[in-house]
Amino acid sequence: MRFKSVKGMQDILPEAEPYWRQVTATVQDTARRFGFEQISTPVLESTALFSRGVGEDTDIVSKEMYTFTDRAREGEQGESLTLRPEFTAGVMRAYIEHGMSSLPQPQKLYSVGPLFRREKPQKGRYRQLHQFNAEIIGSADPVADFEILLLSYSIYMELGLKNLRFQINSTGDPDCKPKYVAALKEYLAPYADKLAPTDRDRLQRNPLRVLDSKERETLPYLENAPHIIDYLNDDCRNHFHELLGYLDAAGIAYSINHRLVRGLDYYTKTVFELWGEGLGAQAALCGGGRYDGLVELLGGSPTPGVGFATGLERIIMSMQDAGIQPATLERPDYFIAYHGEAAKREAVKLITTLRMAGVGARVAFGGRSLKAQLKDADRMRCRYVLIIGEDELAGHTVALRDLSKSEQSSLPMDQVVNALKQRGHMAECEKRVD
RNA sequence: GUGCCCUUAGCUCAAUUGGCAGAGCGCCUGACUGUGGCUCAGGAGGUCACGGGUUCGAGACCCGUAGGGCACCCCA
Repeated sequence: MRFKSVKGMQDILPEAEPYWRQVTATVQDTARRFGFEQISTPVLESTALFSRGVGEDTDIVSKEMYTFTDRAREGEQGESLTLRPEFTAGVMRAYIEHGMSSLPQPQKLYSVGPLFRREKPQKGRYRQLHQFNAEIIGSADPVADFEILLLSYSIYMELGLKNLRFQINSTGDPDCKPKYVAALKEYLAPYADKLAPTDRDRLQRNPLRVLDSKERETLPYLENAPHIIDYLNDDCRNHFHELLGYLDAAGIAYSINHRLVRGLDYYTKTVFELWGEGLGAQAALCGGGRYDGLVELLGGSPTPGVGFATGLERIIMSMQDAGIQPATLERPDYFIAYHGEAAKREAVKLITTLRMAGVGARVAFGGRSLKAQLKDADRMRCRYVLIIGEDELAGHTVALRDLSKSEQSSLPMDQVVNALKQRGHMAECEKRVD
């Protein structure tokens, strides 16, 4: 039988590596410039962490988690574990567990790695996906929100992604949010029968989500729905306007989107998304917001926080769509070919010496003809071939062929290492079409 | 989870009304017994996604399953 990768999970092949290097390096370098430090939490957490932290009623928790029961010791119940579907809950758990609230506040932390959601796969949506995540924990200042927005913005600029626009809104806090929810419910009640079935359901369970609806039947009734920002209390309103002021001053384009509420339970005040082109229905490149109640909800002391996450696969697709070429990766410039058994032993000896000296090189495998070895060197885009045959063995030399110029010279064997060290021995491969 | 479309060599795709499974690219070898790219010749590579059905005969028609794509739901 032939094995296949698990549904919705894909291999990242060497040909895609330049994109991944570029994106992960850019994301991390930018975060470090902003003063963020990396935290890596386990892929597996207690199921309860997510059901509590993300919200029992969210789609992620209610139907998209990879959950299983761990092996139990005899007579005991195995623990329920879940492959993380998002970063924030795990990072907050670590923040609390390691007493990071007694470190200088706020803590600015970022993470990169795989996440798992059991959704129906399609373009830009995978069951194993990769995200970059950044959090500022321990500050309620709108400057923290601004830094998060600016970090995501800077990352896309750095990568060459343009024409992106923030969608931004405020969802209030536990004081003013309920008042808005009541007003929204009251407004929608007369139309309840005319809403799409899923929205009728939402109106009962989580009225805010109706705003997010794309259902054709529902849309007309959302036109004149009340806006949450008209219901914000002073604290939330000031926070929102201060943040917008920073964005204006920085010249970052945004649209206030009264219908943006986002799916996760823990958001308070700021919520935002950023949309890219060419991703079909999976347009969201990044999303995030403020979650002032989350640390407390997970058992820590009341601590404000704000963060965002961005999907690396979607970034890469946007880059490919925009025709952005990643930087090429280095590869060894030297290839050692040989002719004859004695020469093969000498070749292995030489490549060992070269590598010990830090010179990048590859050596031919198999008893192939010299012709085939040269062909390999060419296809592997090595520029130089060191050739050892009977003649060279006899004269204690090595032939050095420059494939780009079809020129060949001879070097004394004992000078090879020094000569190569001086020339530089790693090259960026030529542009490739992916 | 729901709906529609797709699946033939490593890749991109052909195969007429149901009648011998093919091409290009890539890979290997040789022409050139120690010298790459270009050219030419030859070769390897197939459970026609899987399972069942119809038929003298199925890659093609029918049913089911899996995987992929698109949309919905939701999100990165």
